[in-house]
Amino acid sequence: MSKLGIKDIAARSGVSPATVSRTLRNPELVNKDTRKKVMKAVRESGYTPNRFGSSLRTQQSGNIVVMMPDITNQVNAGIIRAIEVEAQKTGYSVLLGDTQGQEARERHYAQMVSSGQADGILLYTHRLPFDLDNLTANLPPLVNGNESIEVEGLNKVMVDNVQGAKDGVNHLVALGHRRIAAVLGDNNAPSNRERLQGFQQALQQAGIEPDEQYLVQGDYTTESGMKAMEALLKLRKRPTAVFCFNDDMAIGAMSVLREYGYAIPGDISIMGFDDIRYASLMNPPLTTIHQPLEEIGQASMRLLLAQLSGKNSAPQHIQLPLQLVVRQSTGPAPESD
Amino acid sequence: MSKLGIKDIAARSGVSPATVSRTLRNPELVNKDTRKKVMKAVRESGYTPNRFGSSLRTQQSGNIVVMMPDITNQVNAGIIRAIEVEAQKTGYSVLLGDTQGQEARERHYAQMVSSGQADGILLYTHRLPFDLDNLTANLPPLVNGNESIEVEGLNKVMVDNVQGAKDGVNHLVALGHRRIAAVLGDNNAPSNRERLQGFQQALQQAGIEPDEQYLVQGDYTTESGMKAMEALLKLRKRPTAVFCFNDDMAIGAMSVLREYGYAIPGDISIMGFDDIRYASLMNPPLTTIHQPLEEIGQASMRLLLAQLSGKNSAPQHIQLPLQLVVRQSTGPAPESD
DNA sequence: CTGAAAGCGCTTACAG
DNA sequence: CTGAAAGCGCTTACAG
Repeated sequence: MSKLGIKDIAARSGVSPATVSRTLRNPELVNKDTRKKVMKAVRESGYTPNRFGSSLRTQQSGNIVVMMPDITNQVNAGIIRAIEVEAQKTGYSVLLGDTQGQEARERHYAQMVSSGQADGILLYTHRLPFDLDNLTANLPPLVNGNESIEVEGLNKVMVDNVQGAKDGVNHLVALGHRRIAAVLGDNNAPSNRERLQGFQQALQQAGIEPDEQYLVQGDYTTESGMKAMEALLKLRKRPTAVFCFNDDMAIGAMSVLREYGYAIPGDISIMGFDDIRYASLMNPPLTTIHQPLEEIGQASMRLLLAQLSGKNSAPQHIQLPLQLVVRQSTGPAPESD
Repeated sequence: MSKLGIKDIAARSGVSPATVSRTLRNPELVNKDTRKKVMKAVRESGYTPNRFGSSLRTQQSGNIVVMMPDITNQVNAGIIRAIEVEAQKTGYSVLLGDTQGQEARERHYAQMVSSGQADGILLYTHRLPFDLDNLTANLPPLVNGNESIEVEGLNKVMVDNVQGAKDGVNHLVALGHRRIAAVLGDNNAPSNRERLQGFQQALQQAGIEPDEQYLVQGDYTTESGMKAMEALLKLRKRPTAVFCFNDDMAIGAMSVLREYGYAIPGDISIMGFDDIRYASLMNPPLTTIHQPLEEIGQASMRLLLAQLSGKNSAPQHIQLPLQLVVRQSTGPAPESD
């Protein structure tokens, strides 16, 4: 049998193609008996409307594209899974845009909207994938998530990184730590700057003098966490606590401490950020800041859906709370020195 | 400006739409000068061909759909990332089909091919998402990866689970272990059955009597690994080594051992399967069987591409090797008993 | 409530 | 090498 078309269903049920189309898309416009006849033919034949035809006509693809720097990252994976659930509920499909931090890839995926392959973009990278020219005027339907881009008029779903970092520091301070180091994430990431800001504010509020040597640059990878920890161990006055700006770096740092025979938290407390799935399974379980991945994905998708359905309200900015999760990788500051 | 179409470019460059189309798709059919004129107009105007038009005409979407039970799983995430890289090279885009093990979702994503939304399927679930009727006759372009489905004529990309499990057991036997337990994965997963098969074969070859109490059912989740480990600890004759059929369960098992104060590998050796990104960062680093995720993704996509380009050869079955990675979670069997 | 007709934006077989 | 024309499969404004 050749591919079934709307005309075949029309013939089978003795109505016009127009009526078949209406039955499928706007059943309330069709007489109940007619509807039944058509639905019967559809069911019996196993007809599925061809997407190309309807897309060409309606100029809607029913797809959205999710742009993320790395899908194998647990945070991103958790978010995209929530997006997919929400998308499916409303009949949308999700195109995967793993950008690997490459601008060419970002542009490639952004193109999908102009070519009609996607109706909107969920953007979790830290820059817009368009030429900046007269862009702000006619942005495609887009929601910026996690990494806040400094452009007017963007819909955003963010997380309170400043407060999250403060909560982390306050926890360490309450445990008696004064020599608190930070392992920073990717320098280009707004999330990193926000976490640093919260970190510094909390230290100041605790009356702790900022100390440059306790700020080590990382890039959110486990490897960078390992390197940073090694650098910190070489310091004459070692920190008693290390706040890594994500869990991957914290896990890297912990593996270095284990290798050198330091006790966690006996000698050094370690704190992460994200609460990835493996954080609670570390040895010791990692104290960290929990990210509401499901809520981020869900809120992003809903905001995009609102735009796609033409609600042209002012850009929204949703900010979700983070939560400190205390486990065993942090403890009282050692009394020694 | 309204949306740019092929007619606009035709007008701008003084040729027919047909020639614009040829220039973009089959430039070798077009005179060099004409080509230049057209490309200039395309460049200056920023024209991107509308996908709906070409798709309707060619009956190709340029998308493929990847069906996986859980995208947040490190193994799946690694595979889909490799798929995406390979797809992009050839101009294909990847639709995400996170099935969550639900048959309704599997069918939904399978539908994409009949509706034209996708040209082919990469299937990493353990069953076909179609009615079995007269199906085998006209299967859509499809590659079955990782979880081998028992249906004639499927293209497959698999991993040698039997040999992988054997290598694992042999390593433990070489360390002097005789009481070797297994924590099994999802009962429905062919991968689990294959690993069990290799496990049992290797025990037999080592002359070790099979012991039912050392076979504990899990389901590939960390939680199931924890439960299984607790059950094993209650045994009168505890095993000296536990082979978990994936890393997640091994990580769960390790966290239970830590909680109860057992030394790894001093008291009990733990072995995983997969070599996820965090395996080497565990405390102690996990001995496991490495999966070539990139190769799996790449081979799958290439096989699908071959089908899509009409090479109608006999179904191929690619089997990739696994590799034992010895780290510190396994050691000599304790001499005590 | 239903049908006939136009048209969405391309591509390609055909003719020249 | 190029153009005119048909047509891919739908949807919807219009008319009845």
